[in-house]
Amino acid sequence: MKISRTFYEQPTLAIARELLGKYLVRKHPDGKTVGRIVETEAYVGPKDLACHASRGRTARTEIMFGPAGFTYVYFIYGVYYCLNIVTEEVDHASAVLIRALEPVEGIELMKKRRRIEELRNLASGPGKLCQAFAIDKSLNGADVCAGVLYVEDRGEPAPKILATPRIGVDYAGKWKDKPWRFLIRGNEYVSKT
DNA sequence: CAAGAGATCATCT
DNA sequence: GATGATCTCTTGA
Repeated sequence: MKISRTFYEQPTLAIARELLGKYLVRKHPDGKTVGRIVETEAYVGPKDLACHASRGRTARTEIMFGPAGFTYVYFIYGVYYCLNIVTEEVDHASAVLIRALEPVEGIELMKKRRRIEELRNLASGPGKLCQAFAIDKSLNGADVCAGVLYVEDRGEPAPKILATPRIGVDYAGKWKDKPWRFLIRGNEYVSKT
């Protein structure tokens, strides 16, 4: 069943953990794609220097200051998109970055979009999964409780979780070492180990 | 297999 | 004018 807004209003760290083992669903004219979420990162509020919202309320970060359950999609390095889901109450400006998926449905479509065959390389990273799921800026600010992109709970038991520091945030001072990256232990579709 | 560089642009200073 | 919540390709052992 589709996850509702109240789920996204919980504390960000809890959501980042609980999203593991859930399923990201993307409906598109070319077909449906589904991936099991195997890796996430938490960006916790305006004080977290790794969080884009820590540099204040701007046109780009505005969406994070709004209500939970909406997407924050941004363009990075002039090449890739990254998908986040906004969490917690208005003005707390937090989000969970979806970092890796295990391909489940629409695998041929993902291969075509990624121009690659290897399953392990289809969605094992934030930029890769956006390419495989055709996620770009047109989906920024979309409602994940009512739309073409949402998360499904298929009733699987909570997986074993491994927590590590976040990736690519060396600039974040004392915040860079927080163990706020979560992965399913032993899963082969995560971005790194 | 590991390390390094380049891609390429929206966003903020 | 600098830089980034990344990825792929090339080089060399």
